[in-house]
Amino acid sequence: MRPDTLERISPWEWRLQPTGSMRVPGVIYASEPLLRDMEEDVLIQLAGVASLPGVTGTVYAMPDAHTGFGFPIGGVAAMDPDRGGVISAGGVGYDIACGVRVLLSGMHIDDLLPHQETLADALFATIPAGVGSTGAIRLNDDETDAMLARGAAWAVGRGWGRGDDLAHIEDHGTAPGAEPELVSAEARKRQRDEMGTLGSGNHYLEIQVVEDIIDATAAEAFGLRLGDVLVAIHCGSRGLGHQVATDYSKLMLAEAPKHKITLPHRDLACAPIRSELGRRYLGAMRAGINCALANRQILTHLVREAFERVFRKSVALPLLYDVAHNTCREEEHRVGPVSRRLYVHRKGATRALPPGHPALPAEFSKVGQPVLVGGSMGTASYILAGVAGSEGKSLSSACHGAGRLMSRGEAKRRFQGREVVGSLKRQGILVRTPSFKGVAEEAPGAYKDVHMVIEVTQHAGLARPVAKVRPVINVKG
DNA sequence: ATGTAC
Repeated sequence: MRPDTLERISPWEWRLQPTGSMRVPGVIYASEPLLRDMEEDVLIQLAGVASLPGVTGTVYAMPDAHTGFGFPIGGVAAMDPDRGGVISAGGVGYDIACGVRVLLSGMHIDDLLPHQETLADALFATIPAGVGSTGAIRLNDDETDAMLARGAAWAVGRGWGRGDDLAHIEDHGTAPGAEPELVSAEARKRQRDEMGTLGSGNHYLEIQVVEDIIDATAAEAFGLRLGDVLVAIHCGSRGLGHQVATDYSKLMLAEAPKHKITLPHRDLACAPIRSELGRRYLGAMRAGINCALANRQILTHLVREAFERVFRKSVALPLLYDVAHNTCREEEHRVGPVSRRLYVHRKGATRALPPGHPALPAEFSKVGQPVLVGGSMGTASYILAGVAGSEGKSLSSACHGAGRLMSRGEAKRRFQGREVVGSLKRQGILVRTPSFKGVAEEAPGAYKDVHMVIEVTQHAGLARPVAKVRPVINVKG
């Protein structure tokens, strides 16, 4: 988009004044080059979000923003339930509670490299990946209810993981307020044999090495040392989350006239938070969050099993942290002079709590929340930390990845999956995938420069970089 | 993102 359509607040911040049906202003965090590469549709989608009933304060686009379904991916917006505020299924995203978790191996890269091929094969054999991938677990209806009610805590109770994992997951691994009975039979059916699977698209399982420590104090609190091997898991709520989004987006579209909501776009279908449909979606969405948390927990267990087989010893692989970047949470935020309970939509945006926040585990209290940012396959990923002052800037949110630079279709025209895999291998990155088409769509060249995204995130005061990591193995869905 | 369209 052209920078001259926006008000430049700083080299990192651009303001969209309310016009037309917009109720509040928008802010895009970007450098001028990132802004020029951002599609014009991000602005249109952000203006649409700013037009929704009950929207409060300012709506935000993170530096990795690109167009999505309804909301931009990289969009943050808070809705006030006491002022007609709405919840939008498209605003949460079709992959409910899609997110990233990082495990610490305690291993040095030099001890892993002799086993790189073996570990890549073991992970690919252990972790079901790809469209429609199914796992070894079968859930009957009662088990599905338990999973949807308790999330990662259910998985740990079933033996997939350890109790200490839960302390490093948002809400201790269980989204409160889940109502499994509001998840349709169709959604349940789609999930029956998809627990513990990676899925496709931008989902991946990566073995990474810490190649730069930027903030030594925070790195120590996070347990990160130069040369350390990490495991990153990026996935979500699979078929169940998708079906919940489909079911409720349809209902929200049909009911919008009843609630006298004028939708800027049908993809922004929404319902008042204080309506029957709004409450029902919240209950189903929270069940979807639990599905994603349980899924990442089972995958964690499978990763531990693969490590054990390859290294012939138990590798603890403790969980650093687990963040969802497609979600809506009830949170307390200051709006002007008062504090209000708001429903914060973060779609392709990561919560980034500042130091001292009561929701943080004690060991992160001094340095802030780990913010896990997944780059593209061939480039770096980052671990950041939340910073003081981010609440007034982005409702304590930060970027979630590098952000797409081009559509999947364009990426398929521009890149060949096999060539991408070959080129990555020459760079020391082993890719294992069921789909070369998927690799082409996810080619590093299809993404923005993650370093530029992190630079903006830092200078805009959304989060600060702690460590930079690069991949050595990527299991691509 | 997704049993890659009802």
